[in-house]
Amino acid sequence: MILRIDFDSEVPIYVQIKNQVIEGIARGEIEGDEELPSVRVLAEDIGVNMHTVNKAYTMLKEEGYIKIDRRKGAIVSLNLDQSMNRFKEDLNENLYYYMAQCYNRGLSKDEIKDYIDKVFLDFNKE
Amino acid sequence: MILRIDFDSEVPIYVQIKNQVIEGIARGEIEGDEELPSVRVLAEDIGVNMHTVNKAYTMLKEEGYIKIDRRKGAIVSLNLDQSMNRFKEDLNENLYYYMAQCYNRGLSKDEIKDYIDKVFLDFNKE
Amino acid sequence: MILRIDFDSEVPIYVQIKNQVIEGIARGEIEGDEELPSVRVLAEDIGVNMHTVNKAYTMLKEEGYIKIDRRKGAIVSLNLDQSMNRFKEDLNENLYYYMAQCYNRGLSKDEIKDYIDKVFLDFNKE
Amino acid sequence: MILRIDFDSEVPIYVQIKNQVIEGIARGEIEGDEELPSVRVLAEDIGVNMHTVNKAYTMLKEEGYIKIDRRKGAIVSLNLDQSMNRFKEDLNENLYYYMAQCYNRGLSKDEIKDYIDKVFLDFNKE
DNA sequence: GTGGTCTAGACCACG
DNA sequence: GTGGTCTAGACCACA
Repeated sequence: MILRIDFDSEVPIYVQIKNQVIEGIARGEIEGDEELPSVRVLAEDIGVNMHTVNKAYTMLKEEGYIKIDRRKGAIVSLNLDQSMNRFKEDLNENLYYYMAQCYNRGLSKDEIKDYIDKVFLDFNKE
Repeated sequence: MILRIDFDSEVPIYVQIKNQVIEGIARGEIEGDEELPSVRVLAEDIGVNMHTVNKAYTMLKEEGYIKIDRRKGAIVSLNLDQSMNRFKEDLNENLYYYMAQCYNRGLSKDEIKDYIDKVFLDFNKE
Repeated sequence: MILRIDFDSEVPIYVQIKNQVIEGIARGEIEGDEELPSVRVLAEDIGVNMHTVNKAYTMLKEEGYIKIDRRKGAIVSLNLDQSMNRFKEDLNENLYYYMAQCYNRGLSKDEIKDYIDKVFLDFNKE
Repeated sequence: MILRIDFDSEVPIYVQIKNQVIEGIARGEIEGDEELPSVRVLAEDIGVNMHTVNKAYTMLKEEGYIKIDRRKGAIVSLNLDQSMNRFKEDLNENLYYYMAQCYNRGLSKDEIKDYIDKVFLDFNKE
């Protein structure tokens, strides 16, 4: 799996890393029990500091996507129930805001639903 | 229309103001050609710094939601075509990320679509 | 309130800071809605790096002891219900271990209970 | 006696081993003069490195729980007086911190004492 | 080898 | 003024 970091983005680098790992898991590019590269290796690969990668991994751990194993490093291991409530609150708030913008701009429900269908094909393909 | 600011939130106050105005427009609580309260009045109302409200208004103008008139203050005036491309990029990126999370957490397309239907009822009611 | 840091301790400095703030709150030395010193000021005071204090504050926030306000910095604000389960698990595990040691060393239940009574006097005194 | 190692825990493995042996002694599952499994065998059993078990045994020896005999291996042999002062300091410090948390969270002295009673039943049963 | 901690110093966003 | 992010480089504990 290849991470593409936009250094000019307003989105913090560690958030970009975290989000792309989550997207990679959804697409099946990263599987359960798979080991992520070590913080140092990944940092080297994408040309950022070790601490930046470390922060991304720490957040992935807190959100229940990975476990940190002293022997093997970071391992994908989904334990998402614990953070389900926080996620739903965040999702509702953000979806509401984006839907409001869509409505104001004349994008219809159906266009959005079509997009969602398209995205889910990306996730179900294997 | 009432703005509810969460001072404990990680979302910057000016973003909260901006977003709630956009949501208010979608719900029909704020209509076209309606004047928004002056920067000074709104700042006083919600207990924040004048500059903070000013920043929110400036962004609303940049996104094409309002016009700033030296005599009348801020007037709702939708001119959203100019920012359509930027919006779509942002929407696609964020929806993709949220859908990835939904997929990982076992939320189905249909649940999301139901939520979208529910939200749009909020917007079409007038 | 004065923090005493033991730089030779195996306990990380940020943990020492976090724990002493929690103890200060229990003793009533730090009250609700009270502002903690800024990360830079406290770091200067106790002679550590800003980031170390920042990490302590971030953990206090995550455990529900303080809120971070963009305007005022860190404010004591108890919201401990959310982390109650995690706390109880941790407490049970650790108490069990310490009680096992007490039993092995011949310390009686009553001695421990007396110590607990003594400690709680420290907390109820105001 | 069965050791349960949590490889996902933040508690180092050798500490988990050490603590569980101490708890096993308190519960009477391991008795005085009993031989512990050899470093090699135990390491094999729980699937960890030999050095890790060795470190746990060394600490148990330092705390006065076992003796290392070149012929027989590790033998339970309590000699806890030497480490009593260190233990009491550690106990006081940690109990104080945990009691502070209990007080902040509204857990009463009596609830804690009840828990202690319950735990001691585990130890006195033989 | 791994991650965890700490330092020193920089820049930026927010209010 | 505040905290948030990032870098560079160091040392340590763990396995």
